Amino acid sequence: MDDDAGALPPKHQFSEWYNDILWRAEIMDVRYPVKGTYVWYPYGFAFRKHVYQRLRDLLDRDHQEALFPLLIPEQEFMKESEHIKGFEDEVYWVTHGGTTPLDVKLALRPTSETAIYPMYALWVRSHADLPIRIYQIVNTFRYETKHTRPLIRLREITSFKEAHTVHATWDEAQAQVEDAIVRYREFYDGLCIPTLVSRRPDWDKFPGADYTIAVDTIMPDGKTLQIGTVHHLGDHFSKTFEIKYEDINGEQQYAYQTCYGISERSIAALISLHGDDKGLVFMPAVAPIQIIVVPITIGKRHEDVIASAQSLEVALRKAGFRTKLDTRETRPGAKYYWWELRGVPLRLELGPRDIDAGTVVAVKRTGGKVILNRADINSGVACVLAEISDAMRAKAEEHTKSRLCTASSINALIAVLNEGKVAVVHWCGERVCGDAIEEKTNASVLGTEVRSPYVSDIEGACIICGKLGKVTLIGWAY
RNA sequence: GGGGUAGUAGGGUAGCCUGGUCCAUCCUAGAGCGUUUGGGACGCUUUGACGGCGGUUCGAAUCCGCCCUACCCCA
Repeated sequence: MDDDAGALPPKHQFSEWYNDILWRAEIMDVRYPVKGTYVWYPYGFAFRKHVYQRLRDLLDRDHQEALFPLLIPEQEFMKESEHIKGFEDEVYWVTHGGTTPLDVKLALRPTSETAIYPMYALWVRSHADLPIRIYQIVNTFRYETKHTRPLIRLREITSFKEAHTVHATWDEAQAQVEDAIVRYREFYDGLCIPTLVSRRPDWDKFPGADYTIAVDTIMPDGKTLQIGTVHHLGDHFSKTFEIKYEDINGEQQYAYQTCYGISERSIAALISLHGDDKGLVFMPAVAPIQIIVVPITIGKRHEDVIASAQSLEVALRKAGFRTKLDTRETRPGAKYYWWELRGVPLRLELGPRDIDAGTVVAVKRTGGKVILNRADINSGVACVLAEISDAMRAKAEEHTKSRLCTASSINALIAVLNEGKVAVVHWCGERVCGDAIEEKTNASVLGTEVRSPYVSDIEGACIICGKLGKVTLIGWAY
């Protein structure tokens, strides 16, 4: 047999690995014939469901989920000038109803500020109405001209969680920004995705925002992926959309707003950071299938083993584990490879020998095999799943640490980037110096005010002009 | 944004230049039957395609045009 035939490319060929695994493991079918749009397979969609449920749980503490329309009338969309500049080249327009040209063109939302804020203008009346914290999980459309890539650069973002809040004061809005950052870090910590949080340079902030805080993670190839953003909108949009409230003194005041979002790039990060040469590795917390039970059926004891495996599966399900029993008529080895590719974190093997001994063989997707007692299988399984999560966290953190490196000169910076790493430098904050860095390296100034356990925040000489500068992250970004 | 290359069955390819003899081929792709089964089993039988639209032609996977999609290089 040809060893290479049908094999998954090794993970160090990250781009090939990524494209291949998406369809092999039935996450996305990339063959849909519209550029930049892809199909979620049921298995991938189940994974998405568990990830987004965690996001919902995190927000539902003090946010409310709502749903605004996909279509935005041209005049609303065109109200905020900076916002328009940021998006006008990537908006899809609906121009016809059937064969009739529309009097008012309708934009497919590239993001929903201009859909939501006219309604907020109606909803906000008094200080008692504030704060408002609403989120929705929707698809958005952007006419991307760069290379599209499944889950990463899309023309239809299918899973955009966007939150939009309204507050009485700038400071309260800022506090909301801080809260959102904490929430997002909690979300990614729970998924074992290490994050680099930083303040984007002014030229890279959200169009119409006072400032933007971004969450990045480092992909296996050393490029950074933006997996979340939090924007302080100040009163720009409230002035544009007339979002005013009456304060306790009876005065009309403009409100202050924030918005923050996470998309299916979170899924891309999970797949990319945790996967290996064998395929996907799902976090137990979000795995569509946490435990796959493979019966080892031999000859005469076939029925025995199947019956025993079925009762094992039922017991695990009752205990709350997402469990599946693989009774297909193929060899056990084929099933092992099948479920390893699909990222199932824990495999339980049950054969005649185990039935006689009252045991189950547990094999971790992260490596290692342990024998569990059938009698207290629930606690045994819970323990092994926790070990798997720990191993995944350690691996992801090790990867991130190894991909960060300080640089104190422009040549050192270029060398660090060429090693496939993200550089930690000092930058004075001036646009000229920022532009110089980006020009000389072809990389991006990711941000300042870095929050990461791996990056210390000591000031130093700007890598370009030598003046006192802040710690700044430089990397090649997706 | 500019340039280039390509699209043949579930996946990978040959055929195209020089239009017909085409029932092409490989696979951990599908279906069926049998023998198997503690790390990717094997045998036999079988299904299935020329990206889309239009043109040229007696005849198009092959030539021409447009569109769609994908990949690569440059900015």
